[in-house]
Amino acid sequence: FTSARLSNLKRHLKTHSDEKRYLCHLCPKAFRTATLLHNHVNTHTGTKPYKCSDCDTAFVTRGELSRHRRYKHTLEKPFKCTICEYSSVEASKMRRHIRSHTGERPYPCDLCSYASKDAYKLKRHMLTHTGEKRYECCVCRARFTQSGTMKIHMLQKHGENVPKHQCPHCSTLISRKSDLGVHLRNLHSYMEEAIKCSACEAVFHERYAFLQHKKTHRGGKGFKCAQCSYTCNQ
DNA sequence: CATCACTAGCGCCCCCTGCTGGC
DNA sequence: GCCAGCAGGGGGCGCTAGTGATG
Repeated sequence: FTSARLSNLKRHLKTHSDEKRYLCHLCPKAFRTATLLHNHVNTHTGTKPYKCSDCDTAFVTRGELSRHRRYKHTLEKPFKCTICEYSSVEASKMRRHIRSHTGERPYPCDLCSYASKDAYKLKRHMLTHTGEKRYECCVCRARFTQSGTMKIHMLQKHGENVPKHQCPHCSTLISRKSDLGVHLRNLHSYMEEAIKCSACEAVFHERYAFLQHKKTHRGGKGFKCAQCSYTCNQ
């Protein structure tokens, strides 16, 4: 370390010792400087001196306010990705983003072969080993591993007038968008290898068309119940 | 020397998205 | 098809530590 000022060098030297003479009176923590202690005590008391002028949020430190303003108001993103258009407010976000390009996974799970690109994802992954379900539905008390999964549950099970997804190729209505994706892949995607009808010469490159065609061979009779007159087509 | 302004860095949790496989 | 589990990419904040500059 070098500094143009002797005073700053002296201050820097203190970082090599463990001396922390500023003690918090509300918890066991100790700090090197009065300012750090002051900020820390404010986290206990909820004192937030730095108010945002554009919304009603407030922060303990000026730095937090400054970051907040970048996220919410100035939209200034100083860190630019050299590979794509992504930019971020924080350097740590850029490092995380870069891993999506490099594929680097610095956070290995010590219980399985999984490795994560970011620390929190590893933490989330570890819940799959502990079996912990920390999210509870406030209506039916069902528990979930992730908050997002619970949100979907709340919407689908307890929501009102939940919109369904209409398949663009048939009349099927599907609750979840991702299930529509599965439906499209399974039933409406083009198959290189055609399916041949076992009852006639027809061939199909789409499973849905094939299944519809198969019904025509049932002569409208469909499936008959052996016990009564009930019939159906599926 | 204390203090301000600022940056850096860790962490936490959330969001949305989309796939998987059991039912 | 419904459903919960679960991973990827990302936004926003909580908090602490260190440094340049100033009074």
